[in-house]
Amino acid sequence: MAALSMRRVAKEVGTTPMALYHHVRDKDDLLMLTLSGTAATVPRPELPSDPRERLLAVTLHMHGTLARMPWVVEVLSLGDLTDKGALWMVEEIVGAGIACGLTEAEAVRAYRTLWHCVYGDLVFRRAMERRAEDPDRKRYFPGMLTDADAAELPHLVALADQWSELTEDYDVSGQLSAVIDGLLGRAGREGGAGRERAG
Amino acid sequence: MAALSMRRVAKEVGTTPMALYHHVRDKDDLLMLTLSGTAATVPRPELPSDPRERLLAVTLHMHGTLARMPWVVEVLSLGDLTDKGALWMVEEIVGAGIACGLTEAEAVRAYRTLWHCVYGDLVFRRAMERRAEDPDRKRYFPGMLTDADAAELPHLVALADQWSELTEDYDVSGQLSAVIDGLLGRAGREGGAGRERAG
DNA sequence: ACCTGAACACCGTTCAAGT
DNA sequence: ACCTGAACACCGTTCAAGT
Repeated sequence: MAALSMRRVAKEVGTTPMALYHHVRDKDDLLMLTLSGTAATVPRPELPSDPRERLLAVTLHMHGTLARMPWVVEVLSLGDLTDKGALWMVEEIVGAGIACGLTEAEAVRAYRTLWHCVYGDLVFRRAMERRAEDPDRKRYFPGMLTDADAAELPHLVALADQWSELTEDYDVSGQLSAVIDGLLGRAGREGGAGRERAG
Repeated sequence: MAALSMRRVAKEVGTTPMALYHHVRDKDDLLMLTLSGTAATVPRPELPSDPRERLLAVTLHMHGTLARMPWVVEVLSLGDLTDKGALWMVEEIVGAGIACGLTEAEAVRAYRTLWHCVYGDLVFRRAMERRAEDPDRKRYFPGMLTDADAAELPHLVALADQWSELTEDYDVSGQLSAVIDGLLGRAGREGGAGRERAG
């Protein structure tokens, strides 16, 4: 949130903003410190033992947890993992990737890609909510499209009316499942599960 | 950028900050307007005709273009497409998805997922660059791990030394290619191309 | 309709000074 | 080592007043 300013935090804690600078470098540093311990408040779920299902379950758990604490998402955009209590999810994702036949390097890359999917959904879901709260807000897309654009942008014009419904119908679980299929590639299919995806 | 403040833009244009409020609702509105025309400055590339290759090519073009204009990425986080000149990329992605056998709804979802992958990479690549520019910045992960954590977080402890290299080695093209495989699912494999991914 | 100046209620950060 | 007050250089936005 924007509620996390140096001055506001200082007031909350009962000191001056300047006193904080003896404990943190700058605002970003303070923000990252505020994450300490937040993961501990969320109970660790039971996970399926099949590695592919486990991979999906942990990723969905991460998504669901962060969806309920949007300010954490903003702090995570600084690009560091500062809460040790959250690392078990990264461990599980990398571990499950390896158990599915990925190399270590591939598993780390897969973790990043899955994180990007989770993070992106959270950011734009939140943006949608914010815009929904303010109904007077100008909407640009797809309202800016007219029939004259049909030659250049046929699909977008055809889908213009349904666009917002389709966007709200975004299915995190299904999409992550598909992404995992892609990331596991041949490794996932020859591993025994032999899973195939429809749509 | 943070350079786009009401007051700074007003000074640049040669008026007062308040005059801007007769043309935009608020700062977000101004930011979205600044995007108008930016896409026109980028030449539209030639694209492969095979729909799956086309899907990857457009997505990579989008990524490459935005990587060179980071402030645009920040504005896009507001969640609207305000520059008509950029819509051809969305059109191409949705169109290629459909050409690969996805339904319209699936193609829109696939577009969102690919956008999340692109956006996430841009956000965290940028965060990494910022941290690299400031070498005194505290690093939390994976430096916070010790041998005592090996029981709980075996993979992370084992990978701690290589983590930053592995993170920098993130291969956008390869990962997007894998994600596309997953998103196309059976549709992509029975479509004739019959493509299989290794790792 | 369009612009203005002054004001309100904030920011992050620095710096010299205190204990 | 730790905290303070005052100050610097900013923010977005509102509002009554001007043309």
